Amino acid sequence: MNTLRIEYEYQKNWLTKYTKKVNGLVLEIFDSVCILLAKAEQKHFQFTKKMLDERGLGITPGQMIILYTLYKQDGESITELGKRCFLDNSTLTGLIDRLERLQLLSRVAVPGDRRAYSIYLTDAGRAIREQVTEVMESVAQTMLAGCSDDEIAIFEKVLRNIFDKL
Amino acid sequence: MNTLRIEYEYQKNWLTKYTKKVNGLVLEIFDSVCILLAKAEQKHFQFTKKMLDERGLGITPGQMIILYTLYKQDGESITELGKRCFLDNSTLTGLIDRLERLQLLSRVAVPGDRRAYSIYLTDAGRAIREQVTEVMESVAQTMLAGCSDDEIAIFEKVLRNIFDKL
DNA sequence: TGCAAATTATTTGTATGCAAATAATATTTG
DNA sequence: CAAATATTATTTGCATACAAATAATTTGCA
Repeated sequence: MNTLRIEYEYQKNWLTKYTKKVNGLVLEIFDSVCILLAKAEQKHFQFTKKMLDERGLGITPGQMIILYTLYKQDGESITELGKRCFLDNSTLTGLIDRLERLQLLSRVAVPGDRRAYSIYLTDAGRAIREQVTEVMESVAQTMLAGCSDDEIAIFEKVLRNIFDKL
Repeated sequence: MNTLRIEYEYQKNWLTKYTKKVNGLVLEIFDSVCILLAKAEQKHFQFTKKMLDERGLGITPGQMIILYTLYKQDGESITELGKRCFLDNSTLTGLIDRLERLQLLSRVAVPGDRRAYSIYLTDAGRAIREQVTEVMESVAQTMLAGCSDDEIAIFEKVLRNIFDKL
């Protein structure tokens, strides 16, 4: 008896609705929506890193988000920037260090407050805007290929709900 | 003219369907579904960490996933475990170190292959199974509160699609 | 059999992320 | 005005993650 039997069992509880079973045993961890969310984002992060690399942009996914936030509005303090991209100051220090080293942004002293800096995009930072957004567009298209507009709308709604509820 | 005007504009492109505008400017970065996914997971991770902490389980979200994977099946090699929880060996080394230090699992030498270890849950590791799954259930319920069964089913389907496509 | 290639796990280096502690500067309050 | 408090950014420590390099061992092939 060395058969491989694969079933999908309907779940009534908090587990994802259809659970994969191999020879009667659930081995796959995606029966938890928590793990499914974490692993989808893990793949998404790695894929974005690869795309940025292939495009030769020389930036990482985290740096991309900072740039995207600055494209909406730059010249704010590190704390204000952190509020818009939902990152702690201690995380931003390193990210801004690396982006400054790449000469994509610069810390500018704030007149009247010697503790603070304003973060401004440089010309080089502004110059890669189209390429950065193109990568994000491309990643979104790839990962959502095969999903209908309605499904995508619901997906976004649930993500937004998760962000707001937690 | 110092009014605060907030609108939501319908988008036809790759951006999320409804985009928040403040005085005509899009400042919010959630008009990108990529960022929305990343930030929802970021919140999810932090919330899970907090829950595990409050429950006094003494483990982290990453360790929780390893335990969940082992509850499905233990006694496998590190490489095999990594395939089921989608983690690199180099990531697992540290996670397993910490879980072994907590005496929740143990590395057992494999007879016939002196390179490999089998990873087994300890009694203590098995003892917290209910509490670990309860935390995951609780996180899922909190983050999906207010979503219908249909919406959740679609959400899971899209996450699965993302994982498979990337 | 003996050497090349593959496998297994670890180490090192880099990039997120947060918490807590720190240092410098501003603000508030008595 | 001076001391207490708050704010701003950084540093340090810890926890994920992967890539690339390493070490030990096993497998495959000639």
